[in-house]
Amino acid sequence: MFISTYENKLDKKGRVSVPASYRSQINKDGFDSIICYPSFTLPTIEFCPQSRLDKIIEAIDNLNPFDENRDIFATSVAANSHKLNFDSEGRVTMVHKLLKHANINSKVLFVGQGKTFQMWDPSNFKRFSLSAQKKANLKRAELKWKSEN
Amino acid sequence: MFISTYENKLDKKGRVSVPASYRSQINKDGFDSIICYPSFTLPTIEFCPQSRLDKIIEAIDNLNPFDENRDIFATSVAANSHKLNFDSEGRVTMVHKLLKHANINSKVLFVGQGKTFQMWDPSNFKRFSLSAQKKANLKRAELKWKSEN
DNA sequence: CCTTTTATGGGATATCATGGGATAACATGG
DNA sequence: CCATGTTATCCCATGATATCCCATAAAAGG
Repeated sequence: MFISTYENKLDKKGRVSVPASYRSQINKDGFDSIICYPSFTLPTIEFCPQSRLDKIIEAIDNLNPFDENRDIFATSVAANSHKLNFDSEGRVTMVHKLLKHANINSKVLFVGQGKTFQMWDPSNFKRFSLSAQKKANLKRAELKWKSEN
Repeated sequence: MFISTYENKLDKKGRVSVPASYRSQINKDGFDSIICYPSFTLPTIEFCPQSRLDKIIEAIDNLNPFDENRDIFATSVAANSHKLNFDSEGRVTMVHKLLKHANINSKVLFVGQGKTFQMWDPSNFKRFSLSAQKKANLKRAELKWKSEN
């Protein structure tokens, strides 16, 4: 389970420590690397285990072949995904293109999303989370209802 | 079952003893840690067992991966939740951000809520519970009035 | 009372995040 | 096939932080 948020620094080699609690979760799932790709809709980098990427690709594959979103998703996910290996200190080296997508310079904010996590520019996230919180408050009841059924 | 209230102290390392009766309840449920997050509506910190968060995350995970609500819920729930481990004396180290949300300085008030519990600033709680009591009285009067008609 | 559990304080130790040098892998052009 | 520059790995050092462990005080229970 990836929860909470952690702010870490990018060094000049483009490396950043993945929070220890995230790392131990990844190891527990039996992986020594992590998949990342740009979010479709937000200025953030998505991180997930290999197993989840497999599922996402399958979900896209199951879309109607004539759905115009299919190609967009397929390209966005498969072509833009990267596998990052951990060094012996638990860091990964970030891909420059992805950092640019998320507008990240020197500080990075890891944001837990349950089964996945994201990497944000800290000030960008602050803005997003404010509006997310408001929307979530409005729609929370809806989720509850669904989860009970 | 978490019942009654207990007032304990935060030490200068940010640690606080979880009341023994709460701890034994948590252990009985088979957990060696506890999840906490800011209340959506009140200046208090909510505590619940891991299993409760797991269910919510599962519900979110079952949403369509391309649904924008998914990001919103995931952020509002997962990013704001923290897992706290007990030390060998039954204390947890509090997250500064949460203390700020609840306006807690040195004294903390544990408030049992049945299946969950809360952590309040003692004087804040007094104020909020008084006004809650007034509202309850008003509604009770109203209820009575209705039932008599 | 006396014993046991609980709450609190603080020093010692381990873990984590970060920086940077040294080495190895790689691609490219001659 | 070699030379060279680039990039990615590996390794060690260090400061900050969190965790472990022991000591003591306060409270609860028999």
